[in-house]
Amino acid sequence: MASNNSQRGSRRLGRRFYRRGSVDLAHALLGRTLVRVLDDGTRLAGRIVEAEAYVGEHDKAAHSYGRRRTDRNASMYLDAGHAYVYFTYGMHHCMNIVADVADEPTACLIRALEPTEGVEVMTAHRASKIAADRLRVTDLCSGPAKLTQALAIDRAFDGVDLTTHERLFVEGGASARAGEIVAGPRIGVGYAAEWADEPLRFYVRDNPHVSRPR
DNA sequence: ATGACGATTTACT
DNA sequence: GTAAATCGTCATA
Repeated sequence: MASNNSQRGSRRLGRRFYRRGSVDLAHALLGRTLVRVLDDGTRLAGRIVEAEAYVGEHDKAAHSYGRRRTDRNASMYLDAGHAYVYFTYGMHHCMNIVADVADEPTACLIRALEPTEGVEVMTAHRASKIAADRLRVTDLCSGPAKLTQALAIDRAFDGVDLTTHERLFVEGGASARAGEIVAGPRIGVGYAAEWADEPLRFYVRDNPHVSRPR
């Protein structure tokens, strides 16, 4: 099935969009479209339906807790609108979008997308790990490491500027209505003591593509 | 040099 | 529900 071009009128989001705190940015990202252009020009894209905010040096769940700065997380200190892509569990990549201003290490983890373009290619990328006949559309991008696999995003994209990069960026379009955004505790940060319960995970209510529905 | 640990996903009981 | 997969990164020495 051919991908449609219904988003063709949308414009890439610029620096001004990203220049805000990570909580605000996480809200604002819901409903926007993450776009990955492959080397052959194929567009893979999905509507962001789930994101988490990591609020910086005081956040025990953040890689930048206590202003920790290493080769791995250096991208968190870049200006707003850059990508922070890291490798974890020996096999998975996760993508963040840096918020705020340079040297303020806050970011939003992109946790789920509703696929909109290039579903067949995403399926092929994902089917290398799962039997193709078991794959449903809701299995393609319903998790932070699933979506990077589906969109072929790895550490080669760590530190790229989403406001200028030709192969990875976010397009505008309608953001999610405030009334349909649900807040809850972040996933997989049980080690973060009191920060584990902060409602910094945001997702679109009843959307079947979020990592943990209902 | 070494050891412990993941901002996860998948398969299996 | 539990556990395995799998290895770069980081803290400690």
